[in-house]
Amino acid sequence: MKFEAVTIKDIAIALGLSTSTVSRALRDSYEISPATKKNVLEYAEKINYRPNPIALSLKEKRSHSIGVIVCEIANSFFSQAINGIESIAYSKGYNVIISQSHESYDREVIDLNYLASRSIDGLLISVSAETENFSHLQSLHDRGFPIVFFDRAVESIHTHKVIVDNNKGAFDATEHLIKNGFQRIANLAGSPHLSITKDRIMGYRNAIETNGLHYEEAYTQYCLHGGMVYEEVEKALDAMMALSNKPDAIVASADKLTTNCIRYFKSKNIRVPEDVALIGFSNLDIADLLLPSLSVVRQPAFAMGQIATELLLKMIESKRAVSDFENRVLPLEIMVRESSSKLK
Amino acid sequence: MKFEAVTIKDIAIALGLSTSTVSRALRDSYEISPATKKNVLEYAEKINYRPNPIALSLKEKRSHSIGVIVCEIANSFFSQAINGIESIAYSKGYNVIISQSHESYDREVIDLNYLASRSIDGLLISVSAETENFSHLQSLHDRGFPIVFFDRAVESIHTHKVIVDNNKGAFDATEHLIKNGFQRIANLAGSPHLSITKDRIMGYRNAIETNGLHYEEAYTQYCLHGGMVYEEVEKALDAMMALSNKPDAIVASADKLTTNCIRYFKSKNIRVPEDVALIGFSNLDIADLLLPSLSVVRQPAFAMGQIATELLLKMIESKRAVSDFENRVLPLEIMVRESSSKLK
DNA sequence: GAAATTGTCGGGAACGATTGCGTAAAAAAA
DNA sequence: TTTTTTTACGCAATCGTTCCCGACAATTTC
Repeated sequence: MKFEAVTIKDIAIALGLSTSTVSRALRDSYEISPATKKNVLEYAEKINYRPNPIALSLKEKRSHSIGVIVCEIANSFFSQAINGIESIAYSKGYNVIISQSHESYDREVIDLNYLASRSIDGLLISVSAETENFSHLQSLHDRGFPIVFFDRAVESIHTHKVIVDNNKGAFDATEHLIKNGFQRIANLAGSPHLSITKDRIMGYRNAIETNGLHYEEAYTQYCLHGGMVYEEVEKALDAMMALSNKPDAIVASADKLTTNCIRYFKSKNIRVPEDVALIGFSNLDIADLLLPSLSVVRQPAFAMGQIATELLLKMIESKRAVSDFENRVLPLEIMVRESSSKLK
Repeated sequence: MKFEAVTIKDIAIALGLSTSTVSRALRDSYEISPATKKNVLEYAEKINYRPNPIALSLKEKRSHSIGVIVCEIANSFFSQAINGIESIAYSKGYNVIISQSHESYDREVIDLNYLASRSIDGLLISVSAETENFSHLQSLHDRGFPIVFFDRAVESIHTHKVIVDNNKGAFDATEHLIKNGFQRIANLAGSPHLSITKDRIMGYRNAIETNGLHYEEAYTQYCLHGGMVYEEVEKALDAMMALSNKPDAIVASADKLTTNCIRYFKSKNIRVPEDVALIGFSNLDIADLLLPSLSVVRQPAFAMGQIATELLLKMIESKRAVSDFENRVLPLEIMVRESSSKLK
């Protein structure tokens, strides 16, 4: 079934004009008489003419759409970031095409090829937890394709990046636990391939050592899929809880890690914060409704999406190749609730 | 900054052939000699040629992309539904363009015009809570544009619809409360403009009356924005709780209504289920982690997205106009947890 | 009154790819 | 050798739009 749209040609034939004249009349060109303009405009309105964006894209070599690749839209952080992306993109007349990698490298490559071949003008990406090899992004970037990273950036690729101060966030969260009297603080970490994981571990370790505690290797456990699969979280936490001096507090370094951590505690009847305290990176908007209410490190997701989009559009619309890349680092917000409080 | 892609013309010039020959070689036409084919294929591979989808769209009058309009992607139900949509669309070579109405009629109209003018081949929509006037959809549908409704359908527009058995879902949820000994059951309802709201109220009322309870008008309160704004939920619940015989249980009829209801109870120190029991429509994947764990009516969101997309693609790819429209009604699942249990 | 200017508009190429049709050369049939 | 067939390719139109030119008329200038 096909949906036949009205074209400039239809107007031209109906009014006995040429397509060039109609086109010019619609664009309010000075070389068209007011009478003709009026005719064309009225007729176009009457038959509900809409310019064909595909024809325009072909001519302008610009699709006015941008691609977004995230691991999962059913994740508070990313859906909030996408809201930010959308708000800027739509206001500037750009379309947003969203793809999900589901934390899989293969899916990310497929999505990327698909998007790139669909003639998007630029890409916003937060790489998947599994991704170690960045050649698919590198080659596109080398050919001059506009890419902006947000949240999970690739260090080796030199382009705009919008990230948060993961180091400080993890430091503050860890220090908050220490200040509350916890001594054996573990770190439930995401994929070791991600730079954000490294930064968060660094902040965590720094807080431990700065405050005169002993940094314990076994207190940091990685989850390759960033907590997407419960089993990896379970395995990581099992390992921690099996230690002779098991942790009395945990810093969970990602949205899904945090919620699955809570699920683990619930299933094992481990009380929070009595048995183990918890603070986690999370953008969940019902963190306050959990049992116990959850202390979180919250990312400015909406703003990140907005800034990343602004940078991308600036790059797309710039005449010359951009070489002066920005590295925006946004602050994290710590929201203290019950899960990290010390009970007497 | 522009990203110059390789075209068929580049290959033709480099190999001293015509564009038609190159095109045919790439499509493995029988009228091209094996030697030429080999040359073209190898060179195309070498310079990483990708056909320009925009040029193809222009020629075929098909963009191979579908539009999706939902109220909010930061909503478990819709993000799960979008996952279902994506899974089918991508497997069939279609792109998905997502727009959010944020429950606003104006935004919905803008999104629709934008998408329609962006040459999408078809539309999946779950109408906004505010929408009363459906002429924007009707006129598109009248002109033969493929539209499939999911979840929130428009009764007056005759096309494929994928919905759930809201009546039975609300009936079962209400009856579950009655069976658990609750007597004064209230209904926190969504927008009165939506057919799903009417169906859910009908199921609720039916359960009340079938079980010999008295149907009380004041026990049903509407939220025009479907719970998106906390204040309307607060107002609705304030009205209920101010009644002389205030309810001892509540059926919340949408995702956001349910979570905001919990937020209300928490802020007012109303205990669940001791003071008021609660069961709500929700696709939240951490309903079991709330305090108390939340009894829910869960929609098969992923499957709904998949089915809706299959129907839409079938409509798009059908040669003739479709007139035999399906109305798929999927079952709801009730998951009983603590929030609706009767404590002695 | 002839020349220059201005106002309006149409023809046609271009964007990238596909495809019906035409045709040269080579191969097969006569 | 001549005619027919096959092979292998090129030309040009098409999709919808824009825009560079060219053109004709009316108007203004000298």
